[in-house]
Amino acid sequence: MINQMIESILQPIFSEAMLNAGYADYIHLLHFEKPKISSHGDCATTIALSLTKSAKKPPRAIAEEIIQQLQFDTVLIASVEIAGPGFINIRFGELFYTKLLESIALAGESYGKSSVGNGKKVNVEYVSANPTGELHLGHGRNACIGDVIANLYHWSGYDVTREYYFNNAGNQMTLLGLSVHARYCQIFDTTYPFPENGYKGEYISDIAQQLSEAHGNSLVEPTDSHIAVCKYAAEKWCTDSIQKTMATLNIAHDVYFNEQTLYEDGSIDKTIQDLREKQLVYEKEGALWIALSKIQEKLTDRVIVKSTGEPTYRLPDIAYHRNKFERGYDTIVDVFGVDHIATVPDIIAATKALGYDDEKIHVLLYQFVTLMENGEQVKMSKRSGKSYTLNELLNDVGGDVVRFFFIMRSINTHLEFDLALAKEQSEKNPVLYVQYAHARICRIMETAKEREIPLTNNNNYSLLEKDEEKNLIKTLARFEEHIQRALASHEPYIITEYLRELASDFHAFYHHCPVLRTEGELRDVRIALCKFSQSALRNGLHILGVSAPNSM
RNA sequence: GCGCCCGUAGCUCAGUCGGAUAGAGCAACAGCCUUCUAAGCUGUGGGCCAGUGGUUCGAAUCCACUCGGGCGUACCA
Repeated sequence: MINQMIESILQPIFSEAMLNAGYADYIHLLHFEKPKISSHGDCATTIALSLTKSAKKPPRAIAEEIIQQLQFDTVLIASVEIAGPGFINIRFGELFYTKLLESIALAGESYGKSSVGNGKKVNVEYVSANPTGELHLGHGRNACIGDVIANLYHWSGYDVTREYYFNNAGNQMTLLGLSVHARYCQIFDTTYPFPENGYKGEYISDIAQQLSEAHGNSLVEPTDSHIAVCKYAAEKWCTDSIQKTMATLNIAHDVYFNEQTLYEDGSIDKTIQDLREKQLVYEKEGALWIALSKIQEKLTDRVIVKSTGEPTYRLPDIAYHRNKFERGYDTIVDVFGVDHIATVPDIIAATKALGYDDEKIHVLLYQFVTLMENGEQVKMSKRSGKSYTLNELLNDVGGDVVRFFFIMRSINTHLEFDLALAKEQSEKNPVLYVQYAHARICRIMETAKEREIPLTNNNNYSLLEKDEEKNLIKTLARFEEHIQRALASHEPYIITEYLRELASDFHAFYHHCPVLRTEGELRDVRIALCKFSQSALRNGLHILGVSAPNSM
């Protein structure tokens, strides 16, 4: 909102001045930014600083020349000053604020929504855990990042598919079945051996216990069919657990894509065949290799079909991405943990070699979550079994806190999860600060309704002249800009930071500017400002998947 | 060894396409409830931006090297 205003108001005025001052060739360098320190102004440009080299003049002199040519209406732009080494600081006039508020009013309850995506198809793949255990905290970060990214696309007018890729076949599942069977047998014979590298989590024993209750000791013979029963029970248990956790987080995928489909519909074979035609595969030591070094020098060749005849994970991954392309997505987003970093360039190179536009793929690699408890790092590993699960976390601190916490940081920094803090001081969590601002507004709106104060669209916005009001308006006007920035950089934390700032500006306004304790036009226009803030807070929280309570 | 990410206040983190006095939250300290919710507001203290050198009017930001932490470097996913 504010950007459009700056573009449509400031840009022409300054371009004109630059033209008249003899800097016509450099108009494309002109841009405006928000000064770090608010007392410097509402808006600033560094154009004079960036012209020093080409103009061979001191920056302040250039700024002077440009300012002398400026022609503007003081209702729109209150002041323009040179500061520091040559910054040009601009202060908005009352009409500028009025125009901002009018456009926010026009957007109404859907403030923040845009159609920049123009209905383009986007596929966001996230979570994608195989049913071999419960979701842990790493999956939690994945789930929350992915869901917010999908929401950001949705709010920007894209047609979004939320997808979950999983595999319930293969080595890991076999091992899962064997692990359950071993625990089952140990119920009857404590000396029964447990498979090396087997899944050691407590849930394995729970599943085994359930099996013993249903089947007695009839499954102790380690036959294929008995192990299959164990495997099936384990898969069912894990799938249910994952679904339950996702439901608690309020995440619903549109598509569950099973890796098996790629084998069944011939995609795997076709991928090998097509790579072969392009002479990108060769046999060596009984295995089938993909010649990645031929596609890109930096890459090293990898095995895609083992000498045992089984494919490695790379092959279905390539076929899967191909499948997404074939489904016609304009943008493909994958949310992976950093441990996948080695495979990403391989898959991108392979899909490119197969003739797809690799620019459409965006792989979001998030850094690991480290869980801290009493100042010590708790190691999380599914197979060792010592893990604090996402479900336990949800029970302990609730969905809103979990969602906010997992996206509070840039995806490429480690997320330190202080369990003690999350459990004991969840009231101090920033999510409550933001929610509280929303709840406060709701109370004002309710009271206004009870007192039968009519909401008008004809507000005299020029009455909003206190600093707290102006700050709130400026922050409010940057909502859309932050959504776009979060989307373009695929960084959900930008929204959490923005909402904190917005809530902070609202709390300050609330404290310094009485709303219902004022009379007449000023009261009405402040109610309007509350309403706009309510929409932005509610919509922002909605994008984060966090609830916006009416009272707290 | 090589590749990627990170190192900023006591703690957790922003800022990294070079720009003004390096910011926020938490923690600490001092104030503010006869008022639309004090889950709030206002103020104070706190920094050799890991280190060294370079590039220039100007570097937390760019380049080189060094030191610390994480991840990867599979015929595991």
